Amino acid sequence: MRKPEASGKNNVNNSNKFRKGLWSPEEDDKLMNYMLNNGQGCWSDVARNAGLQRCGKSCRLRWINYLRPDLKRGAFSPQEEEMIIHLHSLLGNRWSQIAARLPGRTDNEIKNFWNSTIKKRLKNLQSSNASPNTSDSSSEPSKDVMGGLMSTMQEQGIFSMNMDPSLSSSSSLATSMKAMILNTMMDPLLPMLDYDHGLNMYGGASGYESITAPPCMAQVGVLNSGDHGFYGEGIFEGINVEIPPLESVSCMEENAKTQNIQENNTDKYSYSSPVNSLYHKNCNITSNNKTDNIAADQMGNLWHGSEELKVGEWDLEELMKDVSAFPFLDFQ
DNA sequence: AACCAGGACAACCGCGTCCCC
DNA sequence: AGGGGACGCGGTTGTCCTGGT
Repeated sequence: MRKPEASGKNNVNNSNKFRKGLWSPEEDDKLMNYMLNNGQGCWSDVARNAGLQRCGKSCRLRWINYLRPDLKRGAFSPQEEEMIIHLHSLLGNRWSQIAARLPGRTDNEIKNFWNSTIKKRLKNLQSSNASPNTSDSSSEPSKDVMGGLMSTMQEQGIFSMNMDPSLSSSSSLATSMKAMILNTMMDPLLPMLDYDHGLNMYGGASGYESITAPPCMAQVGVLNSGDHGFYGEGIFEGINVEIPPLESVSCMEENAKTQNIQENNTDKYSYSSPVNSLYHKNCNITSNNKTDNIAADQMGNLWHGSEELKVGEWDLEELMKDVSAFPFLDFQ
């Protein structure tokens, strides 16, 4: 823990009377006592009523990131690391969404962890895999490059993949999902993947935000908070996979409790079974158009053999609970 | 022992969204 | 409808710590 006094910037900004910089133990006590006694209200009122010379924003940040009683302090466990990597592969830099699924952890904490530890790890990976061929700035990575990266990631324990051997080379879905995972994990380290430049906001009423992957890859989109319906949407070979909002997680948990999801989770090398355990009844797959029949059929087989490609919502929470069931990931 | 570089983490900043008037 | 304040989020910066030289 840093000593606030030593920062040299523990001063009051005269221009707006608000104190900035590190928090002193006394300030922490004031805020903690106030919050415990009065609960959360308007943050500017909290700052004023607690007798703090801080702006409300600063108080909010201090409470959320440091003082909250339910915070889990200390290093991330390997399980948490794996979860973060996995969630990031699904959600991208939506730290608050990731934090919401990691009890006791804050978005700031996860963001810092990602930017320091995990990015560094991936960077090392990249350099260890660097070859003249990989420097090509083409938007489509070669299969060799991807295969090499995947292998190295597996070797180094970033994650491992369990795939049905019969699908490992031929399934376009498998390729898309591998690409999606790689794409999000390597961002922004692999210019060839051009993940950042693919970001694109649709704005407007829908608030739809899309992360556009290179042509060969999947697309993942996430709705902004406050929107209704589904949380996000991934397009696997022309098939939309919609992710429900976190708010519906509890509801989905209830659904999961009433179902025997274990029955679908018996064979790691089975392509359909683990997926079923993840998405089971709540999956929501929407075919982009009628011409997607081949891919749709593929997905139909994956998702409980659904004939109509709209079979509920993506059970992200179940996915979090049992990441090992993910067809390509084995966080063990 | 002193210095330096890199890592870790706390905090700030700017912007978008929401909500109330 | 739209203006303004509050809030929340993601990116960035600042500061201290630690290990290497």
